[in-house]
Amino acid sequence: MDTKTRNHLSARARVLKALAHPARLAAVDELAKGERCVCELQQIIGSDMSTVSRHLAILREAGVVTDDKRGNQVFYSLRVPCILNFFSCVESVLQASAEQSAQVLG
Amino acid sequence: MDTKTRNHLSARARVLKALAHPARLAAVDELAKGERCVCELQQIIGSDMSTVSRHLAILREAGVVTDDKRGNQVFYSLRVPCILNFFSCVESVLQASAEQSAQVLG
DNA sequence: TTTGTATTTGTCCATATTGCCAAATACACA
DNA sequence: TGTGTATTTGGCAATATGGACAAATACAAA
Repeated sequence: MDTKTRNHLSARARVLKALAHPARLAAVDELAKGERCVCELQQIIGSDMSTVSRHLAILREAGVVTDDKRGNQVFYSLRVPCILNFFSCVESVLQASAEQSAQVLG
Repeated sequence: MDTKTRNHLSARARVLKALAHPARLAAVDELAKGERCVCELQQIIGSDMSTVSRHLAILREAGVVTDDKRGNQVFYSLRVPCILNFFSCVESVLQASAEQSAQVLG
């Protein structure tokens, strides 16, 4: 594997890693409905405000969301719309797993 | 957020987490071309055989790949084909990031 | 059965992630 | 300027992850 390929895989992995957390997925789901401030996202996620802020920073650094400071609030929004249909395949994986489990059990 | 939603997010996160590693992405890329034994994947990934085996176990447990033991070899293959086009959005994230960096720099 | 090859598992260590509290910062408004 | 609200950052402890080596396991072939 050459260096270019390696770097590309690392870049892809970074994006996936940023998404690979329940709290961050919850944030993305909510942001799919539109721009939200940190306090709104905190209510949904339910963790400490500082924890939510850190999760959002991870999504921002990965390029998944952008932030916009207005007044004393910071509004986050999805930067890449396709992130949404993007999950349909993850669902397929889950569904295939469920079917297999059902087979094993049944 | 109710328990059902929470569980669903965790399940999605598990799949993404399984994919969120350069070595495992390399394996998925290679498996996109067809079934491969562990030793073939090891040559591409370049880590210790035991490390590769562990990565494959993670993908298997997440439902991304299946394994088939034939003779004294184990052949892995993609279980859910859509995993592939699935990455086009990750690419969009990367491209958007690159454009933004270019703007900042330029 | 013995030998060799392919793969997995046990163990250990280094590093990364997560989450909380407390403190710092940013900003609006009085 | 001082006060209150929103958000981020510093620091710490608990837990998870990643990778290597060695040992165990599975199987084929001699």
